[in-house]
This record gives sequence, structure tokens and C-alpha cells, in this order.
Amino acid sequence: MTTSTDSDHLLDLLKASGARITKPRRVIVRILAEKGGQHPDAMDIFRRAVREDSRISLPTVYRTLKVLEEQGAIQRHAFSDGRSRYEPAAGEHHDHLIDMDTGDVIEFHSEKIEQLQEEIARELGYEIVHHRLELYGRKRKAGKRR
Amino acid sequence: MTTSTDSDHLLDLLKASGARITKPRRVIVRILAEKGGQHPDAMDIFRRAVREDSRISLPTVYRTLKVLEEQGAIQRHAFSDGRSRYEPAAGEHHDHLIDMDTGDVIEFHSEKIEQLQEEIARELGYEIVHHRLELYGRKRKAGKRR
DNA sequence: GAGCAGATGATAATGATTTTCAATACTGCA
DNA sequence: TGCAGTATTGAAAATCATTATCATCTGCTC
Repeated sequence: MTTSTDSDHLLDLLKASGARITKPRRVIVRILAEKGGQHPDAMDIFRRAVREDSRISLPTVYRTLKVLEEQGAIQRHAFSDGRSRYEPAAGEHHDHLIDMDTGDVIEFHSEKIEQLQEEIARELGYEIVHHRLELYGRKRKAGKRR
Repeated sequence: MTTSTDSDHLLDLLKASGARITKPRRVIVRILAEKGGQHPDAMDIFRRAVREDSRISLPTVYRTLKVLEEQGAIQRHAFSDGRSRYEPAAGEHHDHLIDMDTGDVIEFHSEKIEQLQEEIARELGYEIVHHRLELYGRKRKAGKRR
């Protein structure tokens, strides 16, 4: 149940930048647009891509991701586990809560926090260009203990 | 004007964990305790260490940093530039504002933001273990434009 | 349908960090 | 203080994620 529209949107962005729409790019973009796979890293994407077209290569995945990132079509996140993870650029900004046990990524947004950040930066004489807020935590076990 | 006390504190933590106090570790710990060098990466530390004892190796720097990190004696930060940067674990938690033009790192702390984070995590059913908040910005130019 | 710039795949290179392993040096104990 | 035994070291090679090289291929324009 892949929304072909999202995929098309990414392709449009690519085309608008003068890039050619190739078969590998179609596949990669389709994967990125899938709602299911949350925040895949390059290898995740590569593995899925190979299933659709066995001759896609890892470098092509990286190259395509880079182009898409430069176009602002997707966002790259560098969580503290070494590799980068990607997601289609959502219209609205959000931050991340990372489940330390499962690696799940939950998105959230707090206008209050955003405002406080602006305030702090202003006090320090700065203007925020972008920021990164990640919470690393564990599910609260109701009453359960170990 | 290196405070030998800070350095000693780190050595104590090392010793407490059953680690041996070796010459390379002494040097590395001393460097970390220096007030001057703000947020050095492993290579920065290595370069400085070599000046004090030319036979220290890079792997030893990494190994020592890892031990110190496990002991909670220092904190590792993975800013979005690939390599990790370290700093002695301050008694108090703080976040970072990174000057995008100069690379300077400014520390700040906001109890309000911390509380909001806790609140958000709680609502999502999580307990925060640690977090990362980085603001990337530029100095506000008062009236000046380019 | 031809031609060419841009894209691809295979492979090698890079940069940061980690591992391997034989040699060395802390530490506790005699 | 000397010494054994183990943690630690340095040198070199291995990993891991990512990027560059380069000859080949293929969208795309005419």
C-alpha cells in the first residue's frame, strides 16, 4: 500500500534539480516514500532496493540519498550509533525519542521547547539555524521491576 | 595553569574501576582536564599527547577515552560532523550551542527545557536516560548586514 | 534512432574507530 | 624490593560507514 503520490513528489524534486529519473532512483525513492519503514539507514534501503532490482549497488543508494538531501527532499539524522538514518522531509519539524532497548524512533514536537530554545539562543546573542533534540529512553514499566 | 585536581579526580575514577594508572593514561587525563581545549576529538587529544610523550599511540587514546566514558568520567558528543568530541563530565548537565561560522561550542542549561522533556517522555510512556540538545546558529549581527 | 552528459556498478579509497597480538609495565604480594 | 601475573601498550591490520574512481551504460534531447 505504497502511496505513489509521495514517491512522485520526491521524483518531481529530483527532476526539478535537473537530475535524471533512472530505474535505481525510482526504486530508492519508492522505498523512502513507504510509510512502513520508519528511519532506515543506507544499508536498510539498499537491502530493500535489492529485493526490487537485484543489480542496484550500495554506492548508488548513497549517491541518491545525497542528491535527495541536497534537494531538501529528505532529511539525514545522525543519531549516536554511527550511521546516518533518513526520512522524507516532513512538512513540519519534529524531534526524536529513541527507544534504547528496541531502537524504535518516536517523533514528537513541542512548541514550548522550540520557543525556549529561541529564547536561550537570543540571550547568548545567536540566531538558531537548526537544532537537534533527541531523547534517549526506556519504556516505563508500570509497577514491574527486575 | 592546569588544575591538577581535576586531573586527579579523573585518575581516581579510573582507579576505582580497577584500571591501572599508566603513563599514557596520566597524559591523556591531564589533557582532558585542561581548561583550555574545549571539546577535543580523539585526534586533537592524540596530537597533544604526543607532544608530552612521543610514544603514545592513537589506539591508546581511543581505549582510554572509552574507559573514561564507561566510568562516566567524560562525555562523548557526536556532533553532526562525523567524529566524536569529548569533555570531562561536568558536575552539572548542559547542552550545546554550536556556532556555525566558527565551530565554537557554547554550553548552556535550561531547567525548563529539561522539565518539558521529562514531561513529553512521560506522556509517550518513556523514561529519559539521557538526551542531546544542540542548537546550531549564527551570531546575531546587530543592525549589520552583508 | 543517434549522441552525449549524467548515472551506474565494481572496486578501491577514505576517515574514524576498533581489534589483534606480541611485547611491556603496573600492582599486589612475598 | 623483587617478581609473577595480568592489564595495557604500540604497531599493524581489520572494521564500518561512506565516498571517490573509472569504464560502461542509459535517460533524454534533437
